[in-house]
Amino acid sequence: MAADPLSRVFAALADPTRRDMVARLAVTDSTVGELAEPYAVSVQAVSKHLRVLEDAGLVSRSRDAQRRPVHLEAEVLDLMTTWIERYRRQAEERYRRLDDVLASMPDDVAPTDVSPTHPTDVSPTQPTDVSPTHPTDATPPGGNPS
Amino acid sequence: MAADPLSRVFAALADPTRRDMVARLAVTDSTVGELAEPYAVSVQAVSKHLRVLEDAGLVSRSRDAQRRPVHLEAEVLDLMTTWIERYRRQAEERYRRLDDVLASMPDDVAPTDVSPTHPTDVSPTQPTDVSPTHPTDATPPGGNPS
DNA sequence: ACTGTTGTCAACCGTCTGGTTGAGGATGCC
DNA sequence: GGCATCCTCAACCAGACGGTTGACAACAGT
Repeated sequence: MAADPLSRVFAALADPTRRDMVARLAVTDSTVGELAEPYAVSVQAVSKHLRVLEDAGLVSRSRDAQRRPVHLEAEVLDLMTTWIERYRRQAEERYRRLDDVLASMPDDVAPTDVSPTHPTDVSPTQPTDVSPTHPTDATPPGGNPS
Repeated sequence: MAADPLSRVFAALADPTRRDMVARLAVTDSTVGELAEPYAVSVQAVSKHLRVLEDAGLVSRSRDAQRRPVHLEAEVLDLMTTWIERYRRQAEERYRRLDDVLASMPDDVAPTDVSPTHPTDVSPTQPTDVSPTHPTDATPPGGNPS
């Protein structure tokens, strides 16, 4: 199990069954048994998948007698969206600038990669989240998984 | 290696080193050696990571003599964003409706989960992407990885 | 109390993953 | 040509992962 929250969340959604369960939980809370029903795997396997989702903070489990209603903690998805959008925007701005440079110059000169002209405070030129001691990623806002 | 594109992309970003490389590539294209430099792992390990990113469609590698400039295919990130936003919005609408119901009723009646009152065409009540034969997820728009 | 339902834990298994070392090809410089 | 630089491939390894079966606890109905 990866230690940092972002890795946990991405890893949790790397499995199609888990992704499908998240999609269904977006529609309505469900018990473990209900979640397991459409899949050709055992309930134990589904319980295991839910453990992964819970440890990633993506779902929470409550009790209703012997049933375990599962609830999607949708705001945890923001963790990923924030990360993705941050770097996607950055890259696309750069590519747009490269397109502009290409459009404004003769055909026989090829420019090199257009880097930012001044370092920004989001520049990840130093590794930011591969520190082996403690990752600097934000904790999931959904609360403490287990 | 997972077969479907979404699983590949999520899995690719589940590793902090790979995530960091993507973040750095958002700023500027880099060679394998440049990407490897800040990490306490071998160049071979980094090359392997890049293979994963390439197979997920997130990066492309070109040739410049013996160097291998690596380019981020940022639009592939949209694959994940699209998926995430779809279900996050759905869930949050549901929770908002539940909050409204709670606000409009006496304190001694607890409602059950608020499901959509009519099925929508995005309802994932049937498994959509765990079909063992062929996943229905979209192919990465960044082109064919390898 | 007995039986059925629901779900988790433990152990096991085959496969995958993130790292390693060793080898070697492509390219550039002297 | 010899040497340096850059990078990939292959094989190996320990640990992780997605599945299984068996066992069992909590709960509900008769």
